[in-house]
Amino acid sequence: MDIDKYKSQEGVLVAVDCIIFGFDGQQLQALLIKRGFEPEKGKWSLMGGFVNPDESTDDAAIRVLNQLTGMNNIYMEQLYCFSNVNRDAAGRVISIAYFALINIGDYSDQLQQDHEARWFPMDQIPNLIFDHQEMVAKAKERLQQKVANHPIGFELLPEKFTLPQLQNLYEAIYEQSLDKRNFTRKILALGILNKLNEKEKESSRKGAFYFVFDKNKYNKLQHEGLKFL
Amino acid sequence: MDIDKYKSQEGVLVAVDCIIFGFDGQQLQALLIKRGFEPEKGKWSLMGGFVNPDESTDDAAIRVLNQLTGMNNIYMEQLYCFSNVNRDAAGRVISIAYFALINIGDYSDQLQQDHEARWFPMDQIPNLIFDHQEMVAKAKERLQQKVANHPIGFELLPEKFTLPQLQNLYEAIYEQSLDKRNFTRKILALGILNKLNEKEKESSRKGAFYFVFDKNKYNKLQHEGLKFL
DNA sequence: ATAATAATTGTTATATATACACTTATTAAA
DNA sequence: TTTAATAAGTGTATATATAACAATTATTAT
Repeated sequence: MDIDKYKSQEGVLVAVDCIIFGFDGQQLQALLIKRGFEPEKGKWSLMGGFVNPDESTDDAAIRVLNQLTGMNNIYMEQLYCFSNVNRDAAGRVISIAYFALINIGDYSDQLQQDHEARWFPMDQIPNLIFDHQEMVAKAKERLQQKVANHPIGFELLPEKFTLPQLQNLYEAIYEQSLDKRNFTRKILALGILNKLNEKEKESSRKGAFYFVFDKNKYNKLQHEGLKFL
Repeated sequence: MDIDKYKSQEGVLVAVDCIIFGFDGQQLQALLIKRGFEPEKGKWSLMGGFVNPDESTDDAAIRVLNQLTGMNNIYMEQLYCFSNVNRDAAGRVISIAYFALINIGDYSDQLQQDHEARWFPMDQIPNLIFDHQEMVAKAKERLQQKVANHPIGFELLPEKFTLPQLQNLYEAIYEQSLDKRNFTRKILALGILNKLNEKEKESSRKGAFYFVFDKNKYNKLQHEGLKFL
């Protein structure tokens, strides 16, 4: 058979799609674009693109994310390969979905306009093309799982954040309210936050102290058993 | 742009590879084959194959698994997409890896000979082609995670199994020994096993009672919080 | 000075996880 | 038939983690 086995193959295209999560302080959001080409032109869609022959799917996802956000060094993780034969109306395309976490405050309005992009709260996602709805659903599940054991929630917040903000984030991700006292105790007991001598004063009279995530402290711990919630 | 966007794409082949796990009563094992074609002909490898234009990657993985084992209705789960540009020496191929759990006792020696296949204990995996070593490592990790919350370990055992056998399985997967009393109590407390009035007498004088997994009982529970270990 | 608002803090009860060793059933050998 | 050997089966006490619950404090606007 030799490498004829390779030559006789063809006909499947490979794409990537990105679920981009943000957090506005209250709700978990996803960044969607109006698709700019046929088929399904003008419909809401995840940002995506084909994988070039000279790049890995990771590279492709980073490129695609950068096209939409202008950002680099974003937290991103491969989610799943979607490959139903008829998932893309225009041809045989499999898509490797990725999800990314960005600080919504860093995202520029200009880019948003250039790409006809918009943030949607997770409970108000519009109809999406192809199987993108399924991708979003799976991304949310994965985020819920992952955030329970890994310190990735901070990627969705500004560098300085308050404990109430952090709690709001977890409540948004898990879609349930949490007890303030238990939450605070548990998070601080992890020993991975540094308290700043500075308060956020916008959302209350008393003000809430800022904290920052200390990656060094985290790395020194045994990563296996870290339970965030 | 239209669907020229599609037509201009090409050059990436799509394959699947299967990590097939078995359990011999003592050790977790993986089924490997001697690769029958170039490149890397004659080296140890995972079972794999190209994805046809008319099938999903799931379908391709099921087909590939069936080729090697003759079995159907096997537990299988998509693992990860491996896509480094130079991962396959003969061309630009991305591979969607799957892992499967089979009852080693159901696997026929005949098929094993036909395909030059062999079971290897997980701590004695030989050098594998391409990035298959990485795939095996990732599959093991995923199995460890998954088995902690989902009743998939039973896929690796005969329909009837004893508690010591089940404990051996978990010890093999986690690579650590467990306390007999705590293990038994915890597993039985889940309420998903039925005790048979029959003993396995090969491995001890006293004999150990057989149990079977009761899928109905499991389905009636709240699946979220089920902690096996 | 007072009212209003959200941040901050502690205790108790319950559930879960861990550590630990003797008794029992059975068969092969004496 | 007794005895020895082997692995199965079983209970309790302690430590840790989780869950439930409300009063006090800091600050600013009135």
